[in-house]
This record gives sequence, structure tokens and C-alpha cells, in this order.
Amino acid sequence: MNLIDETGAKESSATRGAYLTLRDMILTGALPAGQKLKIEQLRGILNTGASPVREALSLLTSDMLVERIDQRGFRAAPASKTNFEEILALRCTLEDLALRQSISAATSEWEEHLVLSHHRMKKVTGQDSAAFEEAHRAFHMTLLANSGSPMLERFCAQLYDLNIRYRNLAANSVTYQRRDITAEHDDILEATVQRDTDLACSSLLNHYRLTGEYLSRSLDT
Amino acid sequence: MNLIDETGAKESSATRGAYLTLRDMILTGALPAGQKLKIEQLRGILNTGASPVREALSLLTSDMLVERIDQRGFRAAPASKTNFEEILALRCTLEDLALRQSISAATSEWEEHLVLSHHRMKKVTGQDSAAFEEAHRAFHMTLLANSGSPMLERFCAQLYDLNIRYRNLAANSVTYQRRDITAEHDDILEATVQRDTDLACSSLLNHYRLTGEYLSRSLDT
DNA sequence: ATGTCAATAAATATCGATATTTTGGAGAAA
DNA sequence: TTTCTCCAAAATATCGATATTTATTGACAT
Repeated sequence: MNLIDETGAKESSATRGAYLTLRDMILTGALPAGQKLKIEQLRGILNTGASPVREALSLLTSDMLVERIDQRGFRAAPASKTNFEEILALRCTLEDLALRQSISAATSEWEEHLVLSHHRMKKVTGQDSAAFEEAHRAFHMTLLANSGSPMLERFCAQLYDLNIRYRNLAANSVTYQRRDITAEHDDILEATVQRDTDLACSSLLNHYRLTGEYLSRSLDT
Repeated sequence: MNLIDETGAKESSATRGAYLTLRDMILTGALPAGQKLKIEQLRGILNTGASPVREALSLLTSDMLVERIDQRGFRAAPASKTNFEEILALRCTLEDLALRQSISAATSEWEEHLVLSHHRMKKVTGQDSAAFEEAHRAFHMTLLANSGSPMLERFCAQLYDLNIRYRNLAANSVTYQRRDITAEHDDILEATVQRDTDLACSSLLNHYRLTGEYLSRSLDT
């Protein structure tokens, strides 16, 4: 039987579908941090066999979203303030590095990608928050995409997602404060396009640290 | 049936056994870079079912030792000089950071672990090279183990292993040069125990870069 | 020669059933 | 009560068979 997803497109594979769904459920907090992930239970939710579920969970291990304990199954990665702060600190170090490398290798092609992804993000601001999230991620990843170091970019992407997860966990309990995020993004873009490396990096890190401050407070106890 | 491994101990699970064996085969080059990894073929080598093999391969994806292409199987991660140099550069950045953090949080307990792992490494120098490899890895990981950042340590461990892989790939075609590696390790330990952060880090990076130089040359085509 | 397309072969992905291991708890011993 | 042991129940891990997808081959038209 051909499985058809909600958009009518054929899913590439059951494993990939399970992977994407589970990933989303963990990032959004639908599967709470630390929760035991029982195969049978997930089989029900994803309606697929045990093999794709296990394989998807194994894959999610790479992203540090799932922990696997030999012989006793899987669980959603635990969350803690300490862990959040570790992610924030690492992220600042690695993204600083990646952005510096990106700028120092800047080309007009990359610059244009950047302007485009920024434009797309602005365009969906305020609307559908899922669309904004996606565009926001794309903008930030494009900033780093010229670093010439795919592994560094991979690490940054991982850390970005882990951070988003904390934002979602916190957002459920506290109103999301309204800082002028748009202006912050504009500054980052502007400094980058001007190839002002130090300003671009400090704007980026400031952007992260401000959100970090806020999240950190809401994670207390 | 209970599977018994060569040491007589009961294997924890087929998946874990497959994971360890495959990991070793990729690190040592028994499975060449870029090679297609067919399930049936591996089933033969590991004599186990398809599920553990698939799961082990999915897990190896985390370590960036295996690539998974949806619907068309797995392959050993490709290797290239560019990739090697990327690993080396990242490793230098991340280990420098981790060592600095480790030293700044130094305790006598950590110091003693360090002395011990160094001692154990010296003790097996020259003998069984597998034992040396293991002790060498342990020493280097202990250097970073006090950083207070498990994720940073994980990244470093990953990069360490990827580097070892290149060393093995190169070692097959070229005689391994005899530099005074023992002295280099002694210097790193000494500077660390003295808590001379800058000297410890420069010794460590120098250690890596010297090996890197050498490997880089042997990867020239 | 060259490119296309269908038929076939090979390999991957998935399922359902079963074996193995862990967990939780009832009762026995201290 | 506390601790231990042993036995179901639950969950994980694994197998063997099958469905699905991708890769290959070769006939045929250009």
C-alpha cells in the first residue's frame, strides 16, 4: 500500500516519516524531555512497524534528541538549565567561528542568498509561526553556510535545534517577550553584508544571549 | 541461544556487537572510505540479522562514520584531504577550548586521573598497538574530561576518532614516522599539571599539527 | 553508435511473529 | 519494617519472510 501524507505527496519512506514526526514532537515538547519512548506506543502514533520506529530513534540519537540505552530502549533527551547553558555557550563559540569564516570567504553569491533568506523571513513574520520558525532557521543557517566547514555547520545546526527545543519548552509556561527581534536580525544582516566581521559576530552573539537570558530565567528550578 | 564473544563474555546485544565491529572496521580501514555497505554482505560478516545491522549503521551515522541515503542504503563515509584538514582545524579549535576549560576548573582529582592515564599509556608503549591506541585515546580524552561541557567533549571524541581513521588509512601506505611522541605527551601532561594553560594548549595543538602535517602529505595524490 | 524503455535482478525497507531481557511486585526470610 | 528471591508481565531486541524501490540489462527504434 502506498502511504499518502496529509499534503498528498508520497512519503519517501516510513523511517524518514517517523524521523521527521518524532523530531518535531521532541522539538515542540509534544514528547516531554526525559520521557520513555516505548516502541509500541510510538507505533500507534506513527502507525508504522517497529523497525522504522527503532531506526528513526537511532537516527535521532545523532541529533542528541534521543538517548539510547542498550537493552532498555530509548528516551527523549533530558533537559536542564545546565544543559541549556552549555548549549548556549557552545553555540556562541561555534557560530562566532563559523560566521567569521563565512564572512572572510564572502562572495556575492552568498551575500545574495543571505539577503533572500532574510527577506523571506521578514515576509512571514507574525503569520504562521511554523513558517516563521523555518525561515528563521534558514536565515541563521545561511549566515554560517559559507564557512567552508560542513562539519562545523552541522554542529551549529544541531545546537540551533536543541536551542529551539528549549525555547518551546519555556514558551509553554511563560509569555514570549517582545523584544525587537526584527531589528536584531536587520543589524546582523547589515553588518555581514558590510563585511564588518566583529560587528556581525557581536550582533549575532548578542541576539543569542538576550534570548538565552530570558530562557534561563524561565527555566529556574 | 547465548552468543559468546571471543573473550568469553556475553555480548550485551547483537546491535551493540555489530556497532562496535563495524566501527572498528571503518576506523581501521577494513571497510574502505566511500564503500557501499550492503546489508546482506554485513549480515554475513557479523552473522546476525538484518535489523541489528541496520540499527548499528544508523547509530554509526551519529559518529559521521557512515552516510545514510534514504531508500538506497548506507555507505562508509568518504575520505578526502579536504575533509581531513577540516577535521584537524576543528579539532584544534575545540580541543583548545576544552583543555582551557578543563584546566581552569582543575581539581586534584582530575589531575590524578590525568597522571594515571598518562602512566598507563606509557606502560603499553611499543607493545600491542591496539592497547596503545586505546590508552592514547583515554589520555587525550582525560585531558578534556574536566571541561564541564559534555557536548564539547563528545564533539572532540568524534573528531578524535575521525582523525584516527585518517591515520590508519595513511599508515597502510606509508611507514609511520618516528617522532618523539612520548616527549610530546610528557610536555602536555607537565604543562597541564602545572596549570600553564597557554603552554599546555600550544603543546597539544602542536602535537596534533605535527601529525597532521605528516598525514596531509601522505594524502597527496 | 546512441538513447529509451520495459523486463529482470538486486538491494533496501518493512512487517508480523518470536526470543530475550528488564521491570515490578508478592511473598519469604531477616 | 526492610531486604531478598523468584515469578509473571511488559518491553526490548531479533529473526525470517515479504513488499517496495532502485539498479541493470538488453532489445529496439532513432
